[in-house]
Amino acid sequence: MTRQKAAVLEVIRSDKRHHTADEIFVLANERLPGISRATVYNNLKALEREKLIRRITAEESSDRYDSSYIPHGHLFCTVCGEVSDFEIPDFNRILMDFTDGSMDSYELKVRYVCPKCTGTDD
Amino acid sequence: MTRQKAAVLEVIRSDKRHHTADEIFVLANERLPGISRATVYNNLKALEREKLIRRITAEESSDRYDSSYIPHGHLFCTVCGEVSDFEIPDFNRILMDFTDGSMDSYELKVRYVCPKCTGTDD
DNA sequence: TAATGAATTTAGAATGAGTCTAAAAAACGG
DNA sequence: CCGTTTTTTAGACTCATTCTAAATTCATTA
Repeated sequence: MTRQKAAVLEVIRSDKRHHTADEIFVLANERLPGISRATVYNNLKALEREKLIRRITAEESSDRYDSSYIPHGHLFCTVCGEVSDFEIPDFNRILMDFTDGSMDSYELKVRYVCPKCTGTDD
Repeated sequence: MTRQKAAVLEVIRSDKRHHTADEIFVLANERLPGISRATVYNNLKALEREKLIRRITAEESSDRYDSSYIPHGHLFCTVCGEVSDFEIPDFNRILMDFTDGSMDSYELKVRYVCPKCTGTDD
């Protein structure tokens, strides 16, 4: 693991938010000044291949990266844009049943309004 | 509804496949020779705003369009690339519960191997 | 039907995320 | 160390999509 790759991974792991490649580039530069944009992209691809991170394709924005490779749902607040994780019990099994066991992975994105933005936050 | 917009909508409705904007541009040109690429994009946006079609963001390819606005799951075959629809009973309600009723819409993409490609097709 | 104004279409330029290239630098194996 | 492989780098490039500004079409009312 090169210093550059480690920096990219640390950026993703040190923040529960789901950053875009460009945000990761900026943050990685704070840890490793001078790191190149291409290197960040290269390592994001490599880390995804190695199943250490997961790319999530957010509409109306560029791709984002999740520090967990294990599939789970993502909630996108349509007001503030925040992305958070959620889990549906048994969902994996349900999809496996639907696909006769041939599922590789899934991506579930839910557009909603987060508690902070609905005001039901207490 | 202009001729151009109608042509775009017809292209989407006349084929259960989920075409990309560019494919729709080519097919719309068969119906209305000379229609511009920008017009196709404009109308795809307009039709989506009007809830007549739904855009689905397929990773590793450009966006695709679905003739149904009602959210449902999409199966992406990792071998042949085919996209098909599927429905999980009560899924809408499950997500509504998870979001305290604030869900706007969802997108569920499942990567799998289709029956044709696994050979379990008969 | 002519005039007016609003909406749509059009070609091509512009944007921006992501990829590619080829050369330099770093890591590795003996 | 020495040669080989891998990684990094800057910047050029690609490609889907958006923007722009002029031309066309549409709708409404005089």
